Amino acid sequence: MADLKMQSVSEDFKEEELRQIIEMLFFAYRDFTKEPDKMLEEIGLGRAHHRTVYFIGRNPGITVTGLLDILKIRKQSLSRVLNQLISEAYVFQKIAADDRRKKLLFLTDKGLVLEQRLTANQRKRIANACLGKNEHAINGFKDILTAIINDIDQWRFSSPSTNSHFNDRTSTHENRGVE
Amino acid sequence: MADLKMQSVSEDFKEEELRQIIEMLFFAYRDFTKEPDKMLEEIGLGRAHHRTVYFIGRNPGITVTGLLDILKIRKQSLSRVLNQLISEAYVFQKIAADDRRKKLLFLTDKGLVLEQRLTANQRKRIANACLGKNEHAINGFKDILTAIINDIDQWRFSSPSTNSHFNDRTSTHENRGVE
DNA sequence: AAAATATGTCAATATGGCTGACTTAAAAAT
DNA sequence: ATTTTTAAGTCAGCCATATTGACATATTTT
Repeated sequence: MADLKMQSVSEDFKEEELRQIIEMLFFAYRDFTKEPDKMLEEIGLGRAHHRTVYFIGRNPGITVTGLLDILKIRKQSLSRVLNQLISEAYVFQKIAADDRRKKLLFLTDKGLVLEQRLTANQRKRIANACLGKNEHAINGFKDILTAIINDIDQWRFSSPSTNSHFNDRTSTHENRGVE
Repeated sequence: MADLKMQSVSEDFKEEELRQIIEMLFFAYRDFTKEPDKMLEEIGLGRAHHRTVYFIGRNPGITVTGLLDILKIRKQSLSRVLNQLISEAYVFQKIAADDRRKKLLFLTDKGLVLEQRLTANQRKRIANACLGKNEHAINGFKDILTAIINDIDQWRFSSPSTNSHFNDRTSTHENRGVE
């Protein structure tokens, strides 16, 4: 009990600095999601719909499994959200030509409009935060933020050309909910 | 509809780069909270308890109102969490000497142990992410992360000596849930 | 004495996760 | 050709965390 303060996990960084970063992450994420949440609420959707619409927009033709692998939630959780997005015509499905079990997901025009509205807000916030910062600072930001992510998902940012993994089951890892 | 892609909020940053950062924030925050969540689950607590314990540990003697101001949630939401933390002896209250309406919050030894366990995990993750990065990168990371936070809460990081605002009602703003 | 403040509580509602169990259809493996 | 695996979907229930509105109590301020 007495020596708890002295665990000093990684000797190179002071506890105070690390705690500041912990708090920054909390406040930043809270504020980052606040305005989109408000917009969504007005049309009867929630943050889960935002994430779904975002990643479908980002990866047109992604499969349900691919989406689950990004979001790291259960299909039952996604299902509620996805069904609502489909029934309200933000998203549509198309059976894959090569494998008729797969249903590829796409945004409708309505979905695109919503995605743009939401993402425009977050882009603006990030862009404003980066304003006046030099390349070193921005790269430092991106590097450290990426390094906070579990190894298993870092490939999404390391190689800008290798980003067609999302529906490649051989590259995904079946330990969702296990680890 | 056709010109949606060209809104280009802030001309200085490319949409692709901004989207990458949006995604990094999502993945980083998801993974940042995952392991503490797991630890908490084992003892019947949740992320809300973590936040509460964290900020009481960080600001010993903080009032309920001060905590609400940090967390930006309703007192009814905090109440459940706080009552559980008190009844399970992670937190105790002390009536303020100067104003007997105020109840100052402190961690018990048990609460301190929990807070240390949870925070050690997150500190380690941040420290590892910062390993090998130079001061410029780390400062860039902190600067931009701070700039993402709404102005109203940026004082928490700008002036390292001015941090006794948490129980000062004159510095808080009564627009929770309004804005 | 009245108003504002700090805290607490009851009740109802919404969201977004979770687990378990089970189905259907299609593809892959034996 | 049969079996197994994969992809997707569904039903039902549970839990955690947030919300709103309406009050209640004690204390301090005006």
